[in-house]
Amino acid sequence: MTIELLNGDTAVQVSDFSLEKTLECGQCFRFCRDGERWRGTALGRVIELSQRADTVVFHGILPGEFSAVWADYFDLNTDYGAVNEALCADPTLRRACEYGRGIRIMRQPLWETLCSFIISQNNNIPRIRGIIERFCRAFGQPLEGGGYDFPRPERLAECDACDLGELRCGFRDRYIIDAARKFACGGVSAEKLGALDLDGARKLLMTIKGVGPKVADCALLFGLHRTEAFPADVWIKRAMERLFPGGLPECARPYAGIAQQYIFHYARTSGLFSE
DNA sequence: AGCCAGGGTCTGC
DNA sequence: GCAGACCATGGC
Repeated sequence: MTIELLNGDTAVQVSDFSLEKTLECGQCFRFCRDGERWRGTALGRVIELSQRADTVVFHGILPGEFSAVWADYFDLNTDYGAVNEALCADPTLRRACEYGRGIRIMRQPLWETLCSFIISQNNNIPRIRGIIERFCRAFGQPLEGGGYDFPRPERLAECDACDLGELRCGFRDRYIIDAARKFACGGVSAEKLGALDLDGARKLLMTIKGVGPKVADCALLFGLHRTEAFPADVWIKRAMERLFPGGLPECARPYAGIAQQYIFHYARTSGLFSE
């Protein structure tokens, strides 16, 4: 990865990275395309990015900030070439892997990830994005550049489920409040979860109302980068039946979560179930 | 109108 | 442990 300062922007040359696939594969909900650029809110900041071939430009971001913050956020310090090579040992996995090449598992904050995937339950991606947008606008800090930060759990811990009415998030309102209270008091935290094995961390997350196995696994994979976690939603279940009736191939075990994301993207967008 | 969406809870066996 | 009703909302 080579990093270059280009009149106030940072231009990065990196292989195995697709901005579009990474931002559109269903792991994050706060980035939108705006012409050539992607604009989104992350880590308390509004950022704009664009990509041409292997060059990704972080607009208005200096190399120091890129290296300190955004390289890690987009998981650009991980060697996906090596991961992909391991996954390609299985022929079916190879297809999904080649199709999804460029997807990276972003390192998003745990609270934002958990909360987003609580909202995701029995819901579709466009509506999830809408609810999260209203959620941030209603309870988040305004930011330079016109966006709103993701609300802090402490802010929501003082609220009641009925305060979330304008979000139109349905039955999920009380789940968000319960999660906020458990995070605000430290009952659940990245530190506690980090000290536990996968099953223990899963169980602790599932003490939150509205958090079952799938949402817990999303929090572990996308919010704590536990790549052994394998979130199984309706798409993954369908895809597994069709593609891997005998279960996930052994070669995928250490990177089950990364394989999961390739399979999810493949199942949803390749026409596997629509043609 | 009915079905589906990155599910989970609660009840009853 | 497991099936089935139920849960809000909105797009198709």
